[in-house]
Amino acid sequence: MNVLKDILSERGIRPTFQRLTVLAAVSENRSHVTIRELHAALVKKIPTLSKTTLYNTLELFSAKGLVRSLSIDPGEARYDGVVAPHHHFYCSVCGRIIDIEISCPTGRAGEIHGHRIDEVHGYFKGVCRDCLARPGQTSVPPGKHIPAQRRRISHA
Amino acid sequence: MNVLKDILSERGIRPTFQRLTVLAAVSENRSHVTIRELHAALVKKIPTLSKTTLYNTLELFSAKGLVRSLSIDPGEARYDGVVAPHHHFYCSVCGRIIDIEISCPTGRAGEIHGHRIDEVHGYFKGVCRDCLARPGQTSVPPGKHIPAQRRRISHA
DNA sequence: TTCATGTTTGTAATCATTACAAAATAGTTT
DNA sequence: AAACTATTTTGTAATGATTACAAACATGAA
Repeated sequence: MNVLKDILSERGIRPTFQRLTVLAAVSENRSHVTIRELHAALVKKIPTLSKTTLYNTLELFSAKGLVRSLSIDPGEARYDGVVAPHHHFYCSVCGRIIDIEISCPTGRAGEIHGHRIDEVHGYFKGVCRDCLARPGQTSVPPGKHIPAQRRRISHA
Repeated sequence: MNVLKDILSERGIRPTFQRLTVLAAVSENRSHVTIRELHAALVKKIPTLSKTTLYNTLELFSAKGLVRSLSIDPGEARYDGVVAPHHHFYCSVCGRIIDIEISCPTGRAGEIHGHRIDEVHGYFKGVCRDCLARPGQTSVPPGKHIPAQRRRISHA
């Protein structure tokens, strides 16, 4: 894709193979990936890919406005290739993150009470429609978030 | 304060000295404290206080709706004793967190697109009024957040 | 080619958070 | 009060995301 290459060049980012691969993965994928997931997926294409490169690349992309870094999942950052303003819903049962299209007039002003606004983050947490409908999950207590990293088996 | 004791008892939380102290610190303090800060402040009153107790206590309080856990500062959770709905502004220069009073009609509905909403988090990031006015800080680039934990000297 | 600069990689630290079990505390019953 | 039980607190040891750092690598200019 020369389109991706142009996107990087326009922002003064040298379009290396790694960066193009990361940009392709983040923007084609609609799933708010973590570094961990991204690394697991991309080592297939770039066997030597290091996590440090992913951290560096995504921080660079974030600074240049190509991706958005989400801190909705406590303990692990997630990256969104869609930079157009929208909010997110985090399901505390299945851990899924769902895009919420909302017109939030506040952030668009660019400033509030004299403070310059660079980023607007709107996070909703709760139980998603599917998990509510699933039998046996009817009484999930609020505030019980189970991030992916804590959902594993203990190695005691 | 018997008021604090009643608050805990009403929610079925046994009002121990540790819990009362934590609740007092979080609710009287308007500063969105971290576990680290809280521990540093409270060991003066309870020399044996452990961080595990703070984690347990604040998770319990959060589950019972006595405090709100904020993930606006990447890398470190912050706790807000004010549970009434409001948003937050994070200054990427000084690291300060400022309350933003905003009427956000979306979250109050309790559900959106069939998803049950338990928590609403509105975070703005940028440069606060004071840091904008401070001379020598006029050209802070967007997206350069410096969390407290990374602001220390390296021990290499 | 040589040089300088930017990029990638691997390894080692840092540090918030969690897991876990022992010690301490409080409430209850005898 | 002692004995017992359930809850709470504490200290220590994992876990795991993120950062620091320097060596290896690639790239483009002179």
